Amino acid sequence: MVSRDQSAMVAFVDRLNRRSSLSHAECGALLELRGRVSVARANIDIVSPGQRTDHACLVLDGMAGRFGQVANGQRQITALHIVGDMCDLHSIVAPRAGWALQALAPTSIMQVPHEQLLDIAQTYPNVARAFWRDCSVDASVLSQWLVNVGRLDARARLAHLICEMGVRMEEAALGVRTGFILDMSQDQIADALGLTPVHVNRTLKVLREEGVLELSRRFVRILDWELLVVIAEFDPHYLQIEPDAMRRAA
Amino acid sequence: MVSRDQSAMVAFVDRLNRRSSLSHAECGALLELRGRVSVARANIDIVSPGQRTDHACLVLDGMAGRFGQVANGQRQITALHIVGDMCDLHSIVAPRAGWALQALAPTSIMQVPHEQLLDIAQTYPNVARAFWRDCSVDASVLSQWLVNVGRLDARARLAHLICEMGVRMEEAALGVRTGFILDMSQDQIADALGLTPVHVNRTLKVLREEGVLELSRRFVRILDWELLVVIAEFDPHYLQIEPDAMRRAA
DNA sequence: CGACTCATTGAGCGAAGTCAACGTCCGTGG
DNA sequence: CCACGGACGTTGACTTCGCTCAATGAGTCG
Repeated sequence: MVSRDQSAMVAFVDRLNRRSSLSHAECGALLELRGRVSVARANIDIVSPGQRTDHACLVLDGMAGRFGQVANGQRQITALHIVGDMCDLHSIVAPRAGWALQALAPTSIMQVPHEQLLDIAQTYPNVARAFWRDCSVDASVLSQWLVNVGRLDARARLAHLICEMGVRMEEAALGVRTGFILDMSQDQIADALGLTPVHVNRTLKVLREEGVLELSRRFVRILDWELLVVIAEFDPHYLQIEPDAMRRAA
Repeated sequence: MVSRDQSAMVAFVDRLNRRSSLSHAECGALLELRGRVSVARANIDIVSPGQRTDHACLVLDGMAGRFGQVANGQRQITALHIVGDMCDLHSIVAPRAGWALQALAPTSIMQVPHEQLLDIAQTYPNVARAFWRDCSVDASVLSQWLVNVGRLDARARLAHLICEMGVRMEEAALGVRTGFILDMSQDQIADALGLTPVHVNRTLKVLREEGVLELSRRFVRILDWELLVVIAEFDPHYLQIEPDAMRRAA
């Protein structure tokens, strides 16, 4: 357990360090962060809308999503978080949650107190900058999703999501971009893409028949990455990953 | 000219101050910010995609939007900025622009050097926090747009945009929520909503025939605010405006 | 006046949604 | 160990919202 917690925290610090460069002392301080660990079953709120939080949520295991909801009950996922993501970093500056944070699969979360994060941010302004930068990456992803949902058809949108998650999984050392566990149901994928589950299913079938990818038992295997990138119009720039990783995605 | 520049800067500081509370000294320092003023005609890039900037853009006059683009040439607006908005605040931590920032109408911009902003942020950590918070509000708006584009139909989406801009215009003292200038063409509105211009036109007609609003010569007159809010499923919470303004929107 | 941009309207089409049935996997408890 | 139930995935038939293509109108500026 301890090692699992630790490895997620390492992934988080790596993630920050890949986009901002942190000193040894700064990394060390971040790695000292600790919080209460809680477990959520799939489709259970980790943070409820309107709730005021005093902690940020580090994903230790599983997967989480941010959900918007409309009057007729339909939902839209606005962010997906994998192991090593600090979902709620922005809650430091905006502690009242606007949306639900929910587990997509059985998920463990470490609740890192704002207090600890603020301490580090005050001691190391460079870390504060790294936090802000991390939030701006999330916003960049959000922009890309808006473009996709607004202007791409179902096939391209689905392909784009798979590309993004592949690159992110690889970045977080949770798999390779051509083979990784995407621990979401087709219903949840539909909520991320602004589609219906039925249409996601049909669209997956199309991609399968094109020989681009396979998705079964929540494992994605990409058979033709190059083609998938073309279908998705995927340009990993928006993920703001280090140059190395970006070159490999082209 | 000087007074116009000054009033936009005042609007920006007010905006920050409404969400974070700044001291007199902090406000004073912000009001000292100065930069080169440039003017852009409609549909001309203020910042081009991929460009590395050393300044943030304060809208002095007119209106600007952030544009994403897909392979077939379609565009998606991911953010709208009105007078007093610092469009590019996040460029302080992520100076490479991912998307185009374009004028929607004839627009004046003050290019505020990052250097000045960083100076203030270093001197006053509280201001750094306010900047970060302002970025998180932008992200919150982005989330709401994603939910709208993903899950609302054209009528609700259009109604929502009008509600949002009404409240923002009123907040920035550029009009009242039931009557304001929305300096965008129907083509641009379509790009903001993920629709086609033709469908925006038809949808406007529906709202006009329902007696909810009028939009002509870029002036919006809302005849039935309450109804518009219902149609849009508009809840201004996500704009994170001060309690006063929020109460009035309900 | 003419050229241009922007707004309006019609007719037909197509991508995605809706409704509904059925299949598959898996955990649970008799 | 098997029968049941529930969640998830698959497929078909039909509908609909928004798109495409195209023509025309209205306002504006040189």
